[in-house]
Amino acid sequence: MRKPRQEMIAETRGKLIAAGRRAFGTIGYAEASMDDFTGEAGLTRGALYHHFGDKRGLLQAVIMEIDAEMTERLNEVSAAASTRWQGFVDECSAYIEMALEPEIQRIMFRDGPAVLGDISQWQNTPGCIAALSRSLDRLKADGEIIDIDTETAARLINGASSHMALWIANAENPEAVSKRAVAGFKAMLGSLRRQ
Amino acid sequence: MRKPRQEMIAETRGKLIAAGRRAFGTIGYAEASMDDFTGEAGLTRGALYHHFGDKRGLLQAVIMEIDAEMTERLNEVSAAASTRWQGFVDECSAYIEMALEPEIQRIMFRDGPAVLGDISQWQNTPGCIAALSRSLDRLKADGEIIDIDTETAARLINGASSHMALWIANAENPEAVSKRAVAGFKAMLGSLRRQ
DNA sequence: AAATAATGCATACGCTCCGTATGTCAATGA
DNA sequence: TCATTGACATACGGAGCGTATGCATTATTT
Repeated sequence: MRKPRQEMIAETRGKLIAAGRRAFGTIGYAEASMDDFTGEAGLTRGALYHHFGDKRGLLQAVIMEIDAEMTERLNEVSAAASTRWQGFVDECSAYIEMALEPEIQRIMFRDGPAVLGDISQWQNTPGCIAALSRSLDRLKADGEIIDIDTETAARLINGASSHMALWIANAENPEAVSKRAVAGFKAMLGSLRRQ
Repeated sequence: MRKPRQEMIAETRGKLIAAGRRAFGTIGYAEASMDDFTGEAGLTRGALYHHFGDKRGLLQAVIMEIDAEMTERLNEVSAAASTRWQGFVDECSAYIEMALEPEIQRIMFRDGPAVLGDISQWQNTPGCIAALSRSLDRLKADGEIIDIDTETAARLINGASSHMALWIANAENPEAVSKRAVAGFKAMLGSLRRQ
């Protein structure tokens, strides 16, 4: 056993993040009792305060983990497409689809911003927005899209898609609303394209 | 004194809504102690529970009040414009500007959705979205905009503008970011216009 | 290698806040 | 005028959070 110490620590951190993520993603941040979900992980609030300072610190760690996963997924999607433009459209669709997943919706689009403020700000541009920005930059360099500020466009898309996702997810008839939402969203994307 | 009773009741409700609105709009919903802000209004939590059921009920009442004010302001703006299209653009600009006001941003765009879920859903379409929808309907009837689902468009605009507002408000340099944001936003609006 | 320091985490305590149950007083209506 | 309802306050119990403290194990010093 050379260094089981660091492993144990990392394991504890991982357990806390996993437990918090599960609780935040299901019952929500405000309803999640620290005693409860640390207990489920076989730990106590002591460990949480030691590693993350407070409940918000844990939420931040959870968000960073999810953001990294989303970025990875977006990169995969855009890399798999045959053309740049198609890759971008696919990326945006994937973004909406991710925003439909209850855990992502709750943590990244509801509780996160409410508790920590604008998530896209307290970090130096989070991965999932940066990924959209990069795709737009490439399209712009290729002359495929109109002359627009790419970060602004990325944030417009971010805002629009997350709201579309909320609308769909909370609709009485998600299927029908989804058709309308995606159609409108693609129309908006199309307007970015040159010609 | 014909009916001082109803007046007293209405006054109490008004005081509670005003006190809650002030507290929610400044320190935020979660940090607002019911004992504190009811006390500041010369009342107790007893009155709050009696009139609104619980803290969330009061938030809902506050939101409905603010929504009504926003609707009124939007209607005024669009009515004051010389053309339909200009009225619509002005309306959207006004929407962003309102979203920059700390109280509106905090209550309508942060705490509200986090606590009550998608605000644009639990009511049968709130006034401020309905107002945008109506403007779009008129423009569509006039043949001024492309063939698009107006409610979807209104929600896209709603999402985009609220995110732009968040971006601006939390930026280190709001002035500069505001220029970029508004320019990009108007470009997006322009793409709705026929031709 | 022994002693000391530091770290990871648990336990304990007090405080604030919330929800409900209960009480009280004024206004209404017969 | 008396009973009743409704508006609001008070009282109580419980949950959750933050901090202070304790303990054990590992790291560091000599």
